[in-house]
Amino acid sequence: MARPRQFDEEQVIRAVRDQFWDAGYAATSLEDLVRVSGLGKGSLYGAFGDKHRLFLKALREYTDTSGGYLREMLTAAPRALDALRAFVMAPVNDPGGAAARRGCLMANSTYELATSDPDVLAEARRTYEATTALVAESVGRAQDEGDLPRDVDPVETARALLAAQQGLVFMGRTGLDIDTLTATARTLAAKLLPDA
Amino acid sequence: MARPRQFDEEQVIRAVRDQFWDAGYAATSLEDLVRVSGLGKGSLYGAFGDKHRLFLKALREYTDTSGGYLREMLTAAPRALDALRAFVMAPVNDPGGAAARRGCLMANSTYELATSDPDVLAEARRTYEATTALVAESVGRAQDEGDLPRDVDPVETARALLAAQQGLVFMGRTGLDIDTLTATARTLAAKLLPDA
DNA sequence: CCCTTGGTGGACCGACCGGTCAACAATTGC
DNA sequence: GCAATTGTTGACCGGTCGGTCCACCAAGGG
Repeated sequence: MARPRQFDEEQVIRAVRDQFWDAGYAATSLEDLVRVSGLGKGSLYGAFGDKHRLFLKALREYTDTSGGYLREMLTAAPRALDALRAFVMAPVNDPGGAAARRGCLMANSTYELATSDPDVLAEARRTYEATTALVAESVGRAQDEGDLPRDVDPVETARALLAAQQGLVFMGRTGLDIDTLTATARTLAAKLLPDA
Repeated sequence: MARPRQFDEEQVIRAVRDQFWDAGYAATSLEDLVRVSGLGKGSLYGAFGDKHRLFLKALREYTDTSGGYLREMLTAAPRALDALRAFVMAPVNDPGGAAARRGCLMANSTYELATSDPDVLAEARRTYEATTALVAESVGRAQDEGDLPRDVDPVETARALLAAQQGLVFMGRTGLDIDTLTATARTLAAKLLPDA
């Protein structure tokens, strides 16, 4: 039929996602995208549409991947309480703290664009609600397993845990050293997930 | 001697700060700044330097003002525990939720620029540490007043409270409705500031 | 009164932005 | 091997960006 594509779509999206992750949306130029993708401008446009659409695709790839990891982590753990602890500790999981400084692409994008870009806002809400639902399910499971008191609302607890996690992400972005950040994460996990 | 200035410096800084607050740094053009300040480009440059320096001035104005409010709030309250609750609830203080959607200029700036702008990163760290110290002082006072247990570290608790507050700011920026946000704030305050 | 000094404002600049397009390359069907 | 179709590439476009510059203006000092 016609000339076949000379690139792997997923590979390009991941490269583009990393670029947006490191530099943000506005600070990433088309030239940057051409460089990290290895494609020409025309190919980029032909395959993914304009910069905004390409960004949304990269963002969606990020949320899908992260959501997948989260679901896996929450369901794989033998005890739900351990998984919830790991959820709060996730921002400090990287020993060197590089991940903490990079932050979360969804959070970065929300702060940069949510007020002006309805698509990004919608994606933020979608991700936020999906995460809340996943975490709430694990809170319920931890209650069933006798690790969390019965008298707390799973969804409300999930929202508190998510807020705590995002607060840690923020503190990581201010460059707070990883040890202090880890200590704070432990404090939050201990207070929000009491042993009883 | 010479022609006197025809504008009030603080008033201009506040107008500029609001513009950066609403639109972010990159998304604010010099034309926007000229519009909101009422000055010409030349006057703006003569009085404040380039865009970056003007931004830092506006950011500093914001952190100074916010820091002043915080100090006042923390020291004015008869009981420190009440002040700490108010600190956590601050992001949901606005009934309509408009303030929650706008977020915190320092947090917005950190997310947009901390990785690429050392000056903004330094300001973020400075503000973060000052806030931690202020809150920790109140935690200590609450302990003295018998409202918080003696066995927790004030600084560690302050960091946890700050993370919780910034997590709420983030959730506000995703457009979460103000009632849900308020409920989450209450949950966090209750867990992190137990009555005993 | 006019000279000096600093403030003002907008025309103007080069650079870079996102996006387009036309010439060319690679593949399949016939 | 030729036509049809799609992918690829980089030169090119108009627009906007941050920043500069200069002609003009309002005061005070002599």
